[in-house]
Amino acid sequence: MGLREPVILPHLQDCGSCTIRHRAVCARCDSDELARLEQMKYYRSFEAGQTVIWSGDRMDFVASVVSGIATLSQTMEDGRRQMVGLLLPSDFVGRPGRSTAAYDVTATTDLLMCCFRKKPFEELILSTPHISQRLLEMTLDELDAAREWMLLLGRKTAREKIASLLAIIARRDVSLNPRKSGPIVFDLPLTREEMADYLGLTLETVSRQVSALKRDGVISLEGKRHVTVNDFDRLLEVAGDDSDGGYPV
Amino acid sequence: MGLREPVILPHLQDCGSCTIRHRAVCARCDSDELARLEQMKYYRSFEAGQTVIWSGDRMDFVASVVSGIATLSQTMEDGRRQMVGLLLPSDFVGRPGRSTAAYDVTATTDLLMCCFRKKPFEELILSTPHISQRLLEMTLDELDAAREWMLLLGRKTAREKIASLLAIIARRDVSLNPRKSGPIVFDLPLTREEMADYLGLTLETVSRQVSALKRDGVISLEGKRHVTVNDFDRLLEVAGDDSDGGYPV
DNA sequence: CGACGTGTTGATTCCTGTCAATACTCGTGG
DNA sequence: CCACGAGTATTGACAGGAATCAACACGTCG
Repeated sequence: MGLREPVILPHLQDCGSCTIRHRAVCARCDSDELARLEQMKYYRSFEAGQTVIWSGDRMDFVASVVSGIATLSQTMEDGRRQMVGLLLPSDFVGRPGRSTAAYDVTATTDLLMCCFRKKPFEELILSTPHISQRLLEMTLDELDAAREWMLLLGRKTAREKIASLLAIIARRDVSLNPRKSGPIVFDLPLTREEMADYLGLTLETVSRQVSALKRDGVISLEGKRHVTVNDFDRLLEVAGDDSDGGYPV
Repeated sequence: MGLREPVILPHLQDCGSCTIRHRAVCARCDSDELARLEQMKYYRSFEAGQTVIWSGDRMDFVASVVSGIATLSQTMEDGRRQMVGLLLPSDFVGRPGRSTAAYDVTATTDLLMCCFRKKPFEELILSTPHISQRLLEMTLDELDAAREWMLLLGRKTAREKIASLLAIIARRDVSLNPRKSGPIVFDLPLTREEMADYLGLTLETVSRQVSALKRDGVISLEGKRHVTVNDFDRLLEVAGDDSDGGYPV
């Protein structure tokens, strides 16, 4: 695990051709606003496993995830860790008006982030409602997700937790690669330990419950990470969720 | 528990003399903006125990809590319930751009809310950065609180959960009635069951752990609700929090 | 090959949930 | 005035689910 320095890249691409252009914090910006964002942006890339920033560290940028997956987590003094957010492409990191990181941010996969220097970004959003409105919308979505996760952490059994996580990943996968139908297949982006940190479990319990879901035919496994969901409704049922596939927008 | 209709009140007071004027969503508004808010506002009051709105119901207003305490909670089909937010005076309820309630909202104490008709409010925030900026700030605070709660729900023991809740209530109490020093004294605004719903526990476990904290001298009790915290640092230690009273702003 | 990271499985412990009995407080009504 | 019931809270006995401790399997990389 050679902890190389993160790579800082100059202008990789212009905003117009950016893959997250229509979903990120800049989604509503017009070309003039984009031009101003271009002036304060730079790219950083991290390898899987690298720490982007530690909780409490000075943080003089905010950023969007361009590609890859990162996690937000909190750690108690004795080492207990709880993941409090999963950052997917287009998700936003950092808080305007705050100078230090509130959470540990870790690259789970190789990660590319589009960073904005904080000071100019803060000034820009004061004069650019398109950005603050989009940021508000994204923050409200995150708050909803956090609250749904609170229900999972506080009230669901280990089996339900695992099923819920698989359902969330499966859903995201379907929305990215619209499926012709048939079983949903994907690779788990998280290790058993990361799943445990996310779900408020131990890695042993995660492993056991994944095996149990496989044994019960809810999922199939090839290798440790490649998952096939044969019956999505069955999975939702096991997750304890409303089975009416609909979820709030 | 006579479930009377909530009382809808005409203009109770003008914004200028409102007790939450400087902390609520309207905190940054100038007199012109306040005047526009006045036109779309009305007050509603609820008795302790009343439901403000059920998850899924149509919700054609957003609101600020003026006085009293309300809770946000989610319920699974089999009845398991998790509280996902506590609404104190100046806190905001509802989401611009969403037509139905995402959570059950319940008045824990007698409650007074300052409601804004949603449609005009949505239009107003598009043209009033002062409001959307303040709303963003408040939403980010809520997100931080939700994430702190995720750590509690996922990783803390029952004893730590109780101590954490008491610490939060004690802190709020101190900030409202700055203490001359000496022990912190307050009344619990929640029943044991509500505490359990908040903490992801059963009411029996809550009762047992409260008794244990009392037995161990961390707190004293008079009656069921009146709590004395003799040593706040000790309480924080039991809560598993950093003992350096500082918490992020 | 051997070390290391990752994952699985088993044995056991123990914390919390579940079920149940009992107090206490507060209205209501005979 | 007291009986009664409802709501709230405490406590005990017991069961069960997840954590803990431990051994082992698998794949990769030097």
